[in-house]
Amino acid sequence: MATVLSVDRGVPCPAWKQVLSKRLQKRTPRNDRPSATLKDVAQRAGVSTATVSRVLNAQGKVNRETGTRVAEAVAALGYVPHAAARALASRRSRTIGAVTAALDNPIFARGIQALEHRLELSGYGLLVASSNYEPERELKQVRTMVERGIDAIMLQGDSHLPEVYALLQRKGIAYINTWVYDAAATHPCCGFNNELTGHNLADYLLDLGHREIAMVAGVTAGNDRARNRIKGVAAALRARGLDLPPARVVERPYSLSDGRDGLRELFAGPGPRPTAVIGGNDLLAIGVMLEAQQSGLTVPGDLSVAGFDDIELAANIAPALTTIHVPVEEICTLAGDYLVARIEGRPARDHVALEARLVVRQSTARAGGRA
Amino acid sequence: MATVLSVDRGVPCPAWKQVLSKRLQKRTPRNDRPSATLKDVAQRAGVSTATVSRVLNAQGKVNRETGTRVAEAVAALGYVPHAAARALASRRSRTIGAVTAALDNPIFARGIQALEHRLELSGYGLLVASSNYEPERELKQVRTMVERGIDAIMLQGDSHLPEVYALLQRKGIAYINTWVYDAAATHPCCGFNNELTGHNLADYLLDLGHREIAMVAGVTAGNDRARNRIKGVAAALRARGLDLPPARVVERPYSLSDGRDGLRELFAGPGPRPTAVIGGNDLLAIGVMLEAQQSGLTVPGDLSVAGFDDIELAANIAPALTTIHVPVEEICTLAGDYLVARIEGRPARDHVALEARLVVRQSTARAGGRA
DNA sequence: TTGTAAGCGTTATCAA
DNA sequence: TTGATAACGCTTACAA
Repeated sequence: MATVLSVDRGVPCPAWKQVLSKRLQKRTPRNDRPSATLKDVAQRAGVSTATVSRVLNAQGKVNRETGTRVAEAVAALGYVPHAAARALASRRSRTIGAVTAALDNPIFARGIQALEHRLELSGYGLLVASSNYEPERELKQVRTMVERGIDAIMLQGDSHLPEVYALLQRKGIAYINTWVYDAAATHPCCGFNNELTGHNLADYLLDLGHREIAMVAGVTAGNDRARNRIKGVAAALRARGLDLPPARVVERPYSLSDGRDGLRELFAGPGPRPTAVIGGNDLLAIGVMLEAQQSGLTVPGDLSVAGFDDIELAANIAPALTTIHVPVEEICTLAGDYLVARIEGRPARDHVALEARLVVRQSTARAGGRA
Repeated sequence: MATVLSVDRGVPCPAWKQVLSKRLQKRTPRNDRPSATLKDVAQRAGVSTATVSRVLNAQGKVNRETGTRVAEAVAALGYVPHAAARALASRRSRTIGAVTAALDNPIFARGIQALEHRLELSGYGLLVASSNYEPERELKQVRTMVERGIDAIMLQGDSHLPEVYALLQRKGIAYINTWVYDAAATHPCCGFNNELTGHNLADYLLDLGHREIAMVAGVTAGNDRARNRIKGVAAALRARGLDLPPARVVERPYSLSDGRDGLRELFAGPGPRPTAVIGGNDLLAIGVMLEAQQSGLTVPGDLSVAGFDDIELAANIAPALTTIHVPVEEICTLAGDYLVARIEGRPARDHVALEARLVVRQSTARAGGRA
């Protein structure tokens, strides 16, 4: 085993420990050498543990010279604070949770990464879990995180099981819903209005003259964002006297092959073929585009395609995808700001609106025209 | 503030707490109602805390009836164990760390997700951080995680700062290097042989008659996988009497636009244009492909392109990308198995080899032929 | 500015 | 099968 190590202690074993042979014997099996504790540091620096703690937590109120001595002892012993002990005593774990629907969607991964960077700055760790859009699973994960003592948590969307909100509130744990914005929401949120965004995208296609518009949407069960995007698109059509019949909306999980599959199903449906298809996110939209192209259609000549998110691929694929640019990094960084502020007792705005604007590229064109 | 809550306790305040007014006053500011503790549960069930602990940890050795009474008390109080206290007493946090180079590369995100699922099964939480391929940053993150009391950690690659290994070993924390396999490695690992894989991919192109082979590789600084893939490609060329001159290897971070950019630089280089380009991963390869296509070349007619990883896009884009299929989910799940086994004192193989095989698709063709 | 000591909520040893 | 009770390593009044 590569982790077997020598038991060189570097410092003499404190006398008070030498008599406690029993205690030493029951030490954790794989951890031969007990790590230095605050007490060891205090002893070596010739001060009390309280003083060491003060130095370590930069509470001021310490003599510069004392501080130096403590710092030296810390370095000499290779002292590493014990987070669990610290959490127990301070009732604060310096850990924040994030439950995301999926990690393998690059847009979410970028968000988590942004959050992690934000938290790193303030010295917080990030505990993650992915719920796969299953509310029950999300609840279980939130529960586990609460048990783990997270100080705050970032959630996606706002349709969580009531138990999630109840638990968080009962425990006094700060939380924030991301990817959604609703000025009237009862819960803190940071994001944009998905319905409005869907509306805008549909309006743009309508303005291009499209009348046969269809969607390969995300699976709406347990996913308010997917639901609201559809709602917005439907509203835009309705405002122009058009309809978005069920056969024009197929739901699929979020992946390229689901997008391809979705287009096939749309094309197999009744009535005239759609001239424009909106993907519930960029992955679906690009899947739609690839399927169309590979079955001999041109985009946007024969079919206009648009998505949501603006992942890197959207701008790079040919034709470049018209989509809604979602500022994930901002959303998650601001969510981090909010949570840290709440934990540290500072005031924070609990409804933050960001803009998700339309980015017109080459995958959409006037209806009827071939490009 | 949405988190203000009622202070209904559900159970009468135990007598021993009523005198401790001071203590109650200094409770955490945002957490009005102190959560039920083991002691509360014990009191309510009319047993000792030790017994409750035994029931909760399913250690057997408890009367069925006692167990039921405890379970009832737990439910009635909505008791949630306090992880920090548990960790302090048991010297085990039930949390595992993972530091990944980047989360926004879907292949890594899939790995983290697989690891998380594996750990969820065994009741472990996952703490993540992304190092952006910076060794110093990785060290800092490992340190932070160690302070947070992780029981084990998953790393990527095997070229870590010596301090990383030293710290982990000193603390007796189990770790494993993933994405790499070397039977002779001094550290536990789970993955495949990156050099061999590069060699195989180059061999395949050579067999197709390509002689002008170039690479848009990952940035090799702090990235042993990138280095070894290049090494393998160079070795394969050398074995056929060919050379891989510096001008034929450009290094780029891992993204689509870096791939595009890399191809431009290769084409600007001296000597004959390459007829085949290997991307350091699929993102780079697809970037190369998109750039080639958008500048009027056909793939694979004018240029063969191949990558590493086999992300979902590789199979779906046109032409579908020839690549090395990397079994990330398996790698990370097995890494999880290993870490959990080590933590729980069970034996585990600490060098696990997986196969990363070539998947031939449509982006590669014989040299000289137009498809 | 520093020290003393009482917790924090568990686990685990030992005795009953 | 259970109960007392001593850790676990740190923070934080309060006192000096």
